[in-house]
Amino acid sequence: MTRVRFAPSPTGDLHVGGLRTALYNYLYARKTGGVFVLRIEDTDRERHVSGATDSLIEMLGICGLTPDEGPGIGGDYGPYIQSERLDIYHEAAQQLIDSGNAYPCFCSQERLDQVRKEQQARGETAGYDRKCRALDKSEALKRMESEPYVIRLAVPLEGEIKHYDLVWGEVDFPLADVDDQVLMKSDGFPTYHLANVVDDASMEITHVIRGEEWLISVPKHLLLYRFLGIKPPKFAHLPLILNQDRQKLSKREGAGSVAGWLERGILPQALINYIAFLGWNPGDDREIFNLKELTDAFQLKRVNRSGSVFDPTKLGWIANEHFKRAGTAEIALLAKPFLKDTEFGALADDSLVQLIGSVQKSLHRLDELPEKLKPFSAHYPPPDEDARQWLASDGAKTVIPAILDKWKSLDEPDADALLVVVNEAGKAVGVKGKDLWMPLRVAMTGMTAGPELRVILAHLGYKEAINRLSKM
RNA sequence: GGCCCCUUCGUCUAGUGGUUAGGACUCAGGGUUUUCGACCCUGCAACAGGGGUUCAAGUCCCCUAGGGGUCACCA
Repeated sequence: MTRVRFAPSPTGDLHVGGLRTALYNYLYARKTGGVFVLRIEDTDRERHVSGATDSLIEMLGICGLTPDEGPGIGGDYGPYIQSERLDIYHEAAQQLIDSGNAYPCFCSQERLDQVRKEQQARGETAGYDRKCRALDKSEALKRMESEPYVIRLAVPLEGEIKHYDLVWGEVDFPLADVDDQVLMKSDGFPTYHLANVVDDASMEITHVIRGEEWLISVPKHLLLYRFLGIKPPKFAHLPLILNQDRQKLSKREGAGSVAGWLERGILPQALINYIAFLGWNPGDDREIFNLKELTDAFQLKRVNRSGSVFDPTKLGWIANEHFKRAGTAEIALLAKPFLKDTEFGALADDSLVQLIGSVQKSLHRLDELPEKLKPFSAHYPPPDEDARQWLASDGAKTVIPAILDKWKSLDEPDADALLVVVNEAGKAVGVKGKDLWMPLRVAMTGMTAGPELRVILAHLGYKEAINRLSKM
């Protein structure tokens, strides 16, 4: 049984990189018939943002990546929030001290800073100078009762750690380069490294799928597994998602915020689809996938090693493809919040569906709707430059009266009937194509672009159509 | 700077020794259309550079360059 986990820290909103990590974990779990666990890594009390956990869970849910186990969900391996598991980490830390693989360190922050500064001045790799590692053990144990301390990993001074990564292949790390990592902070909370290893072990995680920024800490983690006498899981590190400047995409950047995209009305399945392709591809030419299809196609071995730039334009294209495939009624439902403060907010459902149907195939985001629906406005807008030119043309001056004349002769016609006589009017005055239809479009909407006239006329109604044409 | 990693069109990528280096987005041109989308067609555009190995290299090796990650009592 494969068990994977997504282990974010609740320091803010879910970002795009995190969502992709969650997605690959989810896909791998579903693909292998395994379990997808959510674990909250809230060991940093300073950066903790209240409410972040709930919003993380909500975002995952919206995107369809609902965990099988996790906080508020349940499971046999809980609790799934690290701050509720402190005892377990202390026990592990004690075990490491007992076996001589970890030691207390009493160095002050000031001394650490000083050491680091000197090392950097000398051009050396910055790292702890292991002063407290030389302390007599019984003396150190005694000092722990009265002094503040951290617990550090006693990294072997030589040798190397061999690592086979599911994505990166063979990567080996000389132990001489590995720092005596802090495992327990002076506030009694574990650092990521300890908590992560202990939890992955106790939650029986079989595959750790996480961002490339963790690759460099693999030797520390592997050492921890060894010292704790636990068989390590398999690791797969994912290439970074980059911004346009090719730097690690951060959540502070607009494009990096999952909530930001959702708020702008990108369909969650579209975001998921796009993000799946950042660092992975199915090996054929298909590009539009839903979650189920991604699950079927996903393979860890097709994940890349190089970082990929997040391209909002391509996301837009994928989003549009999803809108074209979605049901109009479904889109109309999702559109309501985006139309709430517009004149379209009060529209009856079937009318709204009709309107949205006319712009659906050009939609990228729901927040484009107020603009795209403008041609349907009950208020005739001031015509723009192009529109005025059409109205002022000689063609318009003959075409519009001719159409008006025909329209007036009709008795409560529907949109199709109105359209039929437009053609007749055109024939009568010898005008067709764009010269015939554009003056009419401008007269109806004040704009030179928009959805098809049939829907616009249907929405306006006979009276208003006549009214607008008369004013030209 | 040390260590680790990466490098095919502007972007996402296919490619596992023999290809006219393929696809997608973007962009440009054309077609279609009752305008704009959408749709269809065409086009522009890449193996970072240099050495090897080989009959043959985008594919293997080395070097250089560029880029990134990491060097916290943050994750």
